[in-house]
Amino acid sequence: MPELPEVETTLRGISPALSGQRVEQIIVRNPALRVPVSERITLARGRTIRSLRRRAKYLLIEMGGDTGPPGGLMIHLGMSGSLRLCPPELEARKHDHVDLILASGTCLRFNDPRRFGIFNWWDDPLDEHPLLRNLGPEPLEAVFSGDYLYRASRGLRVAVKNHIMNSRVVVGVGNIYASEALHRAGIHPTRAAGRISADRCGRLASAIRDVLERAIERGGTTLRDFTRPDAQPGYFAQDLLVYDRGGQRCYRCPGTVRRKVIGQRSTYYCPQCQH
DNA sequence: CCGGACGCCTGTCGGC
DNA sequence: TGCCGACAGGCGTCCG
Repeated sequence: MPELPEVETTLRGISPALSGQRVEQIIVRNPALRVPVSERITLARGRTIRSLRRRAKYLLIEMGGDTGPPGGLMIHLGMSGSLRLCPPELEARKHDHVDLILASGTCLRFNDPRRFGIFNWWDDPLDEHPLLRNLGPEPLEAVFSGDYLYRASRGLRVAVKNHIMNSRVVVGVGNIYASEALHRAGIHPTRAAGRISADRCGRLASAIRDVLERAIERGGTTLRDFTRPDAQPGYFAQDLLVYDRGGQRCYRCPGTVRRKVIGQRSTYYCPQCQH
């Protein structure tokens, strides 16, 4: 499910309820996630949440106080994960794998049908964490520019769609927003990354930034089961120009949107206005 | 190093 | 109605 805008929406949704709160209890109903839930997450118990932030598609909840080692909780929503805030006594539904119960009486509940997600403890230093240390720049920060994208793609024959979905190049761009950004930039998804001009790299970097920012404003994209922590959907599905629109008319030209599998993932584009 | 394929897991949908 | 394959918003690993 979730790409950068959905994770950012989740972060903003849970932060007010979690920030500064003491962790009362952690309930693990099923530890069999992609990375098994470690016993070490109990290190969070009794401690205070110092900060919440996002790196790529990871949510990082840092613990404070002097009562334990530096570190915190790492949450990744995988393909089908979501977080919601609820009363702890609310009966757990299918695939509600972990509860984080706070002193305030609020419960953060992690649901993930496919179990590709992560809910674990991380130790400082965070930038040495195996899942984080090789990540590229954040697309909404200034280091990510057309200039950067140009330099990061010279000599590569990989399809540009796969290139911008590569987290070593830039983080947070998943299957939906890759198609959307390429459409907005007028670039064909199978074009070799190394054969895109500096000018068009600039347009692509802008398109990636714009589509992600716009999606965050809309609370993300709900296609199937993504919900915000307050159980509301995200409304960016209304703004999608090509994703899941195979066979339908292009909004920008008289062409027809096509679906094509690239890198084992469905890709949508207009052959008439993307080159 | 690069590029591509595979597997992890459950649920849903369309065709027969 | 049941069965079966295709497909789904991610990503680490393995292979040539």
